[in-house]
Amino acid sequence: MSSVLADLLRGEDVVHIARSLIGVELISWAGGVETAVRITETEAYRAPEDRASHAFGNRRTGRTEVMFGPPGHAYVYLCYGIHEMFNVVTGPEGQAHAVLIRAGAPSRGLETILQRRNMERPGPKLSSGPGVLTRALGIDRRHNGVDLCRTAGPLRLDMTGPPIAAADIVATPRIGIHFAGEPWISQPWRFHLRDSPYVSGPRQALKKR
DNA sequence: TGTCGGATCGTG
DNA sequence: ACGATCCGACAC
Repeated sequence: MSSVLADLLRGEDVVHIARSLIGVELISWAGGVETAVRITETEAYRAPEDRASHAFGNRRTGRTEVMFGPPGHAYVYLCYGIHEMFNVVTGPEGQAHAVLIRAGAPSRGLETILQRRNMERPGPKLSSGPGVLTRALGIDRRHNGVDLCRTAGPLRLDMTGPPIAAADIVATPRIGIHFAGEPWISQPWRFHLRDSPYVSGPRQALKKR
């Protein structure tokens, strides 16, 4: 069974895939409720040479195992003891490449998303980031390894929506990887939708007017 | 068995 | 700027 999505995740370079996943819908049935976001922010992690990747040097452990498996599956891990982080494993199989999904704009199940984010208060405080995203969609380590191309699965990627213009995607260095050193700190492997309020961290052009 | 530090987040 | 909070990785 072939699809545009599966072909993309299998055949393209992980940095290209990270850019291409902007605008793709991530749909979750975690907890029996449908929630979804349109992805607004991603980061590419390119093992084995990328020091910021958990699979740096092709280190193969229990945690990183799914990254060495077939593309199109979820890599979910716990960060700082608190936050679940959701990644899309990309191909080719055996190359432990992955794309971290950092943020998205709610597209389905908004009420549930707001509840899960504890945003029922009327105040502003529109927080975002990879940990908040997984909490909003009910994603945790139980989803590690699930096939994201299966239409019946608990997590699913859907790229049938309207495409994003290349000019609306901004590339910047990745966030929170100071430990990796150069040149990895400076690689422009983070991508986000220009001007979207659903983006964490610094924008490239901090409005100069 | 023990230590160490992290692909974060929200408050101060 | 900082503390919460816990697991994976590695040293011993």
